[in-house]
Amino acid sequence: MFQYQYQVHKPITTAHLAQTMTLLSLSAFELKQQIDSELASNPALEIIEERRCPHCKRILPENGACPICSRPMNSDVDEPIVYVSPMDDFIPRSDYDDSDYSEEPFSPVTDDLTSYVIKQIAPELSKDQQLIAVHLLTNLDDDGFLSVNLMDVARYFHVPISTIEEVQKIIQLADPIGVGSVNPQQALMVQLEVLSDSITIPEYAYEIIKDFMDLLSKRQHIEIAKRLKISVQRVEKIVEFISDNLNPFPARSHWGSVRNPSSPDTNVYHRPDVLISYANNDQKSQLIVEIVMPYSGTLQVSPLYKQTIKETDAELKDAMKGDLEKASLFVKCLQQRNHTMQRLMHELVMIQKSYLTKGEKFLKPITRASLAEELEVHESTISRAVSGKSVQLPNKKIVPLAAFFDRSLSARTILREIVSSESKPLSDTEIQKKLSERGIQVARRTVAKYRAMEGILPAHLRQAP
DNA sequence: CTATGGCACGGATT
DNA sequence: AATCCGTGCCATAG
Repeated sequence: MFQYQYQVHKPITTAHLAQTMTLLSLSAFELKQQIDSELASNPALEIIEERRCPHCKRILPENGACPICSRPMNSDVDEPIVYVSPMDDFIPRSDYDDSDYSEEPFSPVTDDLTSYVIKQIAPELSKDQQLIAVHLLTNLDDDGFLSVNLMDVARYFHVPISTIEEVQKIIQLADPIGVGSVNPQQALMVQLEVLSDSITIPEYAYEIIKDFMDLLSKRQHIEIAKRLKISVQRVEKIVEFISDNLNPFPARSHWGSVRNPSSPDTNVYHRPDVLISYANNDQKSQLIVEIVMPYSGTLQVSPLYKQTIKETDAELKDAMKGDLEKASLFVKCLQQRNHTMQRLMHELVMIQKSYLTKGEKFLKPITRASLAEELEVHESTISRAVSGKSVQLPNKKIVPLAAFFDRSLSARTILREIVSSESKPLSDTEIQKKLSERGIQVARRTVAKYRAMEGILPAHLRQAP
């Protein structure tokens, strides 16, 4: 049994229910915005700091020891520890957020971008480096690229070019990622490197950008496929990944100007909403599940505010009481949300433990409805809780929470395995048979679909000479 | 005749 | 109510 950090409140009013539902569906970043606006508009709300564990900086329960560092070693390994983890260094996943630039995508980059970047990187630069950084950043063009030659800058400052490149490297890693590159190709490569820390990069993606940038920009996918000796579909898939996740013009919104600017990049998960890891980094240990909260400390109704109400005139009292009610409701709803998230993740981790520890092959195909029944909540509750959130797995991959409900991932993984291990090209029907031997029964037609999803060519085009 | 891809239907999800 | 995914049926390529 895991401890609840808060007392659980059953929803009593429709307002309570509605707000809980809304909060439940928010990602950590959206939740931060919501909390910020509540805090700003309601004086009865406040955040109190908590004691932190000296080792892991995690929040400590009242009069308690750190749930992780002082965890008894003999605890039940099957039972994951689920708890809410406040993150005070929370950075929104807005690396590619184009809202700042979308209004005038072709206007010159203002000083805002320059100072925006400098603010981010200044702390990690020496005095000399700061001068160079400012020089570089004031010479950015509309697209966020350097309009000066690195060699010239080096000469100007009387330093080796490697010094300039060092500073450039730091600038490129700032938000928007890739800013300060000399061309789209360099920007893409930087972004790809950064992204490779958090999500899996398709094979050949780097090569395509590095070696075939000219073909890529002309969309000569067939030519790329020929040169790399891989299928066109596979190239298309990689290109899709690139255009979904990378931005060749860091200071602009998207590819060219034709891309739909309102589509949120649902495929990019920079910051997870839930972290799953092994206790003490030991694979034999139990799993730790952290529900990320985008603020430090605990949100509560201000006791001072309560106190003040009693000493206030009758006229103001009503308005203040209203604030108090709203604040109390908000806190309760937030607790409800966290409680639901804890129960959800606890159950989910129990069910999908082998997926987390052994890999994608072991993802069990479960439905949201079955989990809803298990937890005795409405299925729409699960839907809301799952949508738009991402999870960092013990292997450091970041995947959408919806991946836990993917009905075909394990099948596709095994399919990939079958195809790569068998030397003679197997037809879809034969693959179907192999799959059912391994406990996965799907239609022949579906095998074809999975194959396409994985970018695997049809049997007769899969020769290995 | 066999292997695949296209289209559409039905159930699950949002 | 709108959308996505697995399947069945059928046309087409080889």
